[in-house]
Amino acid sequence: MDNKKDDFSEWYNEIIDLAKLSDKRYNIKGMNVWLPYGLKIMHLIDDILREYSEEKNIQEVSFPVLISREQLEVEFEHVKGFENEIYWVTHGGKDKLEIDLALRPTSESAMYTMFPLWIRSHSDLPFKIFQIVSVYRYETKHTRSFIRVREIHFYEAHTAHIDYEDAENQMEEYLDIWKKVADDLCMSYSMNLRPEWDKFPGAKYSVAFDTPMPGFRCLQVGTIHEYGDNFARNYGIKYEDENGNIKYVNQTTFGLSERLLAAIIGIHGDDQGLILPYKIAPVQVIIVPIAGENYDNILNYSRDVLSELKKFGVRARIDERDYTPGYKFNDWEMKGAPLRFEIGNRELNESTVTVAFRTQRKKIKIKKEELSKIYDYMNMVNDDIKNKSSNFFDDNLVMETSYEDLGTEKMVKAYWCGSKECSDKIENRFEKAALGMIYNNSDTGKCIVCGKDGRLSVFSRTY
RNA sequence: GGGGCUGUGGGGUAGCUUGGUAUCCUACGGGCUUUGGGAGCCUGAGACUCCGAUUCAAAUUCGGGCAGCCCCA
Repeated sequence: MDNKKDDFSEWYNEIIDLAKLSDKRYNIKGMNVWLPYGLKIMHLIDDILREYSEEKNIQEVSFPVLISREQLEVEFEHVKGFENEIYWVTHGGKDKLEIDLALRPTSESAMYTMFPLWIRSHSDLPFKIFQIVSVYRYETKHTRSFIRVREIHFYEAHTAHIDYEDAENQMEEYLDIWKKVADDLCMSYSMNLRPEWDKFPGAKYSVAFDTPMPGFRCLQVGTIHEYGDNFARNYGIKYEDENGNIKYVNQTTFGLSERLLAAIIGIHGDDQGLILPYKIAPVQVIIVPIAGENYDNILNYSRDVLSELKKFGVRARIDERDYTPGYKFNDWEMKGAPLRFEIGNRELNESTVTVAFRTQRKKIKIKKEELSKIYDYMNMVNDDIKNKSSNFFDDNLVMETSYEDLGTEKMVKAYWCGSKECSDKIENRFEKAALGMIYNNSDTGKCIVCGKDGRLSVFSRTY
């Protein structure tokens, strides 16, 4: 396998292939096949999103993939943000359709034609739903597995509220959810208030979760948007308040995608392959039996250990394939299994198992009774992953105070006045885009370009 | 948005300049032997991106499509 640090792009493509996450040989640009192992990881991520969404009373729905042209092209800035990347369905069989149908690039216009039917009075609010579906964008740029695709595995939450203040509360609730998701995935990130020219089309403001990747580019892994009543006014989403007045709702959205998987691959992986936080590891403990004279006994003992683990709800499996132990060790390290149990004659005779940690070189031997501590071991691996990714984040997102130092290949934090002029200068000179001012950070300083009052901001190349 | 490079068994490649016989590694099927960090031997199957042009003859030359990769905006 390629060395990760030397050529991240090569390494990234290769690990996706070797770990059997996705097959990119499908013959349509930007549309790849999800393979069982990769899909399982993604579904485990989805499960986390479902759990935390439903905890906050955001309920799962599923909308049609098609949106009529008139629905989509409600005249305001939202549609202009997408007009160049819509796939259009123009025929049914051999007949030309009277009204063209779009494959959703996102679901605002699909959902918000239904919202007025569902939302009538203040007692219907807040209204909170999400869906996990495919959305479609005709990307003309270079596509990359999980990072830029034309069929996107998309989580989108949509909410409606009685007023702007309640919508703002929802934005805070999204941050609670995101914080827990990022913790489960052992990710570090920066929350950035996107500049006016880079916010979601139709939004009042957008906050993005950006994370530095190897290769000195930031990856936007998620976004939350405050719509105010912008969409409500265009889609006629109104309710009757307690005093009998008709008012527009205020709305928010929260979007995530398989870019979460891309980030996990990129940030946590090493030269041996993937490293998965245990909550999203399809196999949390791989048991490798070491064949010897009493192989049947070794297998039986392995099965005892397996059923013990299953009692604790652990996703474990015995690798009984006809390969040598060394091959299996390397194979499961490549697939990112957090823990490996080695069981041979020695362990059989002592009623122990040898535990190898994906994040450490050492192995330890534990007694079978100690299997009850399995989550401690998995959390040890998670802690290692968190430490490593946190260090990576700090090392690669660095504070700069002088203009020339923006030339570093790393991603930088610097004070910025917020003007397009200053960000254009930085982008033209150093190829770094303004990702925005750091959200919920009130530090002030002089703009690194013009010297006017500024706020702490992030600049980086992007994917 | 602009420019460059590349498409050969499942994956990675040699062959292309100078047109004629497609190389090796790996993975895969079968068999034997093995198994505490990517085992060995025997054997089998498997490929020139697509369309068009030139030619007696195209993996090789030319044009286009599709796909992939890289750089710049």
